[in-house]
Amino acid sequence: MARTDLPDRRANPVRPARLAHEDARAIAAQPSPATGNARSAGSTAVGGRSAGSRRSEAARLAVLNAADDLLVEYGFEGLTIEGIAAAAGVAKQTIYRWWKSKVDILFDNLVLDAGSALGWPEHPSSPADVRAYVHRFATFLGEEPAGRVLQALLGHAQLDPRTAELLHSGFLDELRARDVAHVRSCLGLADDDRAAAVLDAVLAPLYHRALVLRRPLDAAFVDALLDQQLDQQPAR
Amino acid sequence: MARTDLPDRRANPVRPARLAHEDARAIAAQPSPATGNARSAGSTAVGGRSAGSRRSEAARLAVLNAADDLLVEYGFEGLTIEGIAAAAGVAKQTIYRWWKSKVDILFDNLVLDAGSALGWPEHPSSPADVRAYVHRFATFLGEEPAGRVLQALLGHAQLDPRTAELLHSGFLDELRARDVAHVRSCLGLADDDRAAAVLDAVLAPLYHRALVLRRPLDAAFVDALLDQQLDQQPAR
Amino acid sequence: MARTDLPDRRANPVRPARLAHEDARAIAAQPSPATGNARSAGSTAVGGRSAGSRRSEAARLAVLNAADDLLVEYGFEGLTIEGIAAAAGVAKQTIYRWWKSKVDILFDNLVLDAGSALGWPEHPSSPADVRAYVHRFATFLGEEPAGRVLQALLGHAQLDPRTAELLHSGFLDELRARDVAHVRSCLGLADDDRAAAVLDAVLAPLYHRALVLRRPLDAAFVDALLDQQLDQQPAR
Amino acid sequence: MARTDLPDRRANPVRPARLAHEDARAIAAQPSPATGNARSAGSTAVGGRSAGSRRSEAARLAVLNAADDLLVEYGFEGLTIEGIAAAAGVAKQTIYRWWKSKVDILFDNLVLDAGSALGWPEHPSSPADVRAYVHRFATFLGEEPAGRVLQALLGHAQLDPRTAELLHSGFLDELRARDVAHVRSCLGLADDDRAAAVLDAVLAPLYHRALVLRRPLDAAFVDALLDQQLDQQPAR
DNA sequence: CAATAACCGAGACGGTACGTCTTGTCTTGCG
DNA sequence: CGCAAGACAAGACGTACCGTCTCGGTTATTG
Repeated sequence: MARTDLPDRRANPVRPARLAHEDARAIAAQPSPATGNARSAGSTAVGGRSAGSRRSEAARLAVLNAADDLLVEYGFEGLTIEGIAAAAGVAKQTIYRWWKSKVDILFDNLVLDAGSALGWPEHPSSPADVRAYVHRFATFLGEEPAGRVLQALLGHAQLDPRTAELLHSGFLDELRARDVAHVRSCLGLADDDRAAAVLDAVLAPLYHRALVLRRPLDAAFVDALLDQQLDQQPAR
Repeated sequence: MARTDLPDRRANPVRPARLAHEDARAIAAQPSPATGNARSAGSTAVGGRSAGSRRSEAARLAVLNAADDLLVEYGFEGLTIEGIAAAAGVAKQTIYRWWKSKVDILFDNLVLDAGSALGWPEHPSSPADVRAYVHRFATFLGEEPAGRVLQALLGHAQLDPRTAELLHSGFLDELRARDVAHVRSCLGLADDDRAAAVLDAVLAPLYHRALVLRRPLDAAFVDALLDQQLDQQPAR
Repeated sequence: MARTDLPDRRANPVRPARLAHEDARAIAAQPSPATGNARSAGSTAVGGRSAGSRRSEAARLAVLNAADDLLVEYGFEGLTIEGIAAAAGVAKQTIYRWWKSKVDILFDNLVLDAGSALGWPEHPSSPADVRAYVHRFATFLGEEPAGRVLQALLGHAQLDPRTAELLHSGFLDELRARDVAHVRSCLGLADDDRAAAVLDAVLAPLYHRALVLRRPLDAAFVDALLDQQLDQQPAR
Repeated sequence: MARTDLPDRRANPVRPARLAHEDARAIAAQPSPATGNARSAGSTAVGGRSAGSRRSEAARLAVLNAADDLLVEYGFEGLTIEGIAAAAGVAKQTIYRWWKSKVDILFDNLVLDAGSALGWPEHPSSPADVRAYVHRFATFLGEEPAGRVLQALLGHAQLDPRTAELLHSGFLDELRARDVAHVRSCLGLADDDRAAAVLDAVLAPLYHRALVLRRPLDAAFVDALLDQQLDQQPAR
């Protein structure tokens, strides 16, 4: 069950490519304007960078990991740029060179992790694939560390319009579009609106339970939810 | 349509009392340990305050209003204690004397405003009362300034456990308990669990749409939601 | 041999007064616009400060002393505001509240120390008083720690016009005016121009030797200089 | 009136030679250890440098000029290596390769300019030559841009021992030795000590007036000074 | 009808983190 | 190899708020 579709929107464009066609499409589709990091995807392109001093991959990873660790340990408010720099063994300026804020760093982490945690099968086709995906989503949102990042960013998006914009146009919208398409094909629905309605009917209780009720998203709850919402779908 | 049940948990205990038994019960039930504001609830109690000057009502209101205004103008992150103090014409220490943090101030504002905005009729009895309440809730959450406060606090609760604790045990839990009871009686449901399920089925999409999708909670959406969720209830 | 005339231009106006008439005159004459510290000399004056929170004398002294120590230990370039704050056990903002720059701090130190080191007798009257003063000046400039401060500020005044302005209009001009007057009366000269010429003839070689030649200002050199410049004066 | 004696201690050894014997002697005498720039003294040697690219003369001049311009425009404190590099269109590393600090760059500028501005006639012989030189010196110190560089370096030498060392052993000592010799021969003095005394008697007031009093070194002042100090010399 | 005790404004204080700037070192690729 | 370009670790800059702490001045009982 490999991830599909959700592009990997890493900051550093000059890394060993994988599945070139995917990356190319994804980066071409949205050149990460939010972070502004992805500069000139093709390194061999004629109009590329002129010379010298590429971005340090080691520093980039150290920052992302340190931010993740510190978020878990001290929470969002206790997460500081200086703290990340110190924990990553990196100069503060190196962080500011590539990210605008701690939100930006967490966003990069989210994209990185969500890509692998929220994948669909290559060619999803049955309602069972939808059920599996929703279970994966519930686990991600409710239990995994990377889900905590999404939760924190969703929270912060309520407080800061720039975070909201970044999170939606850079992640949520795309995730939703992909999920809608898969749901539609798996359930054999007539149009995207119907698929979106089904998706919302399933995800809304999950988000509600996680963000508002603060109760665990256990498998039983998810199954009951799916039974209720999916089984009645064919009837429609 | 007057508000009922949701207690007014203002900071200042020395205001013209209303419906003493309600206040007493509410405050006794949870003496607002989070804010620690409600001091010496019974002003008529024998061994009450001894001497000296009382809390300045003018200062209290100036702070609450200033916080509201600044939240709207500069957002949660741009809201500072010093800014509130300056805007309210109040000394910083006066704020710290009565509130622990800006979250605390916003919480007081929320309680104040939600009390009047999210009321139920004195004796709700019909499904129409539920529909009306849900419409009121959607308007509150999606459009009113005070709803922005709830949204901000919900967001911040994702980032800070203390805020989450305050918001839930001081506001959301109680709100929910009250709403569940009313829904149960209005719809003639057998037990609270069923009522809670109906309430969640209605509120989850609202929260989801407001917090995650960031789309307007227009009346048509709410009506469609109510049609779908309420009409099938009697069938159960 | 007590100091006279050179006003004590300390930052803090609210200290135990000494020789009130002197302080009053001095502060009235030039309210230290350079540092902007001296605010409302008389604490009992009607238009004085309103209430609460006076400047901390302990912090002020700690900063001045720390700056002095660190200048000696690390030199002017190695002297940082952060270093001073750390060494003084004081918050950085406390320094910025009262001083504009490290130059400002050193200037306060200079005024403080020069006041006591470069005094004249109460009523100087003989050429011997001039000789003694010049010896004192040479010792101050060439050997004493406070003289190092003057030397550093003179050096920095070559690099920064604001330092030059502060040093001259806040210290050197006044020092010179006082010295000219004393020289004139001690040597019985006809006018200030002549006295200034004598003073310059004596001080120029001292400054030259200290700042340009970087050779010690030993007593023998000073005596030879005085013999040469003072003995021929009556002949004029 | 060509310059004599004061060696040209430029950074770049590969420039069109002039008066080869002089340069050779000067550079041999003190291989500029302070800057460490003078590499491979003999520029005319056939087998000098073997291979690889040579130092870029264009870059060297661009740096020196940019430093001069920026010093005039922004002052010493506003002069930064990065600023010089940007203004000169040169990489930062190119500067660090050849100079240790901005002081070093200014020093090279000083040597370059002072060489032409502070020259003596080929064979100075009369007191008039001394008078002319002192006038030239006063103009240089007080008015010319290059004099501002000397003034800045003298100022910085008060703050930084390394600058003091560089300025004295690399420039001032030599200048003084040359001037003493010329004064001695022009005035027919018996020994160098006497010549040095005369020179100091003339230069000290100039430095004092420029560095301490910050007053203009106008021709009238210099003439009066020379009248006073030189006319009495023959009497000795 | 003072005494007195808490509130209030004002704001200094020790701190922490911010985001910017410059330093001096380094690495990369062009010429 | 010099050079332009520029990333990097380091660390000081000056600012903004934090939460705590005096100050005097005011005010309202209460002894």
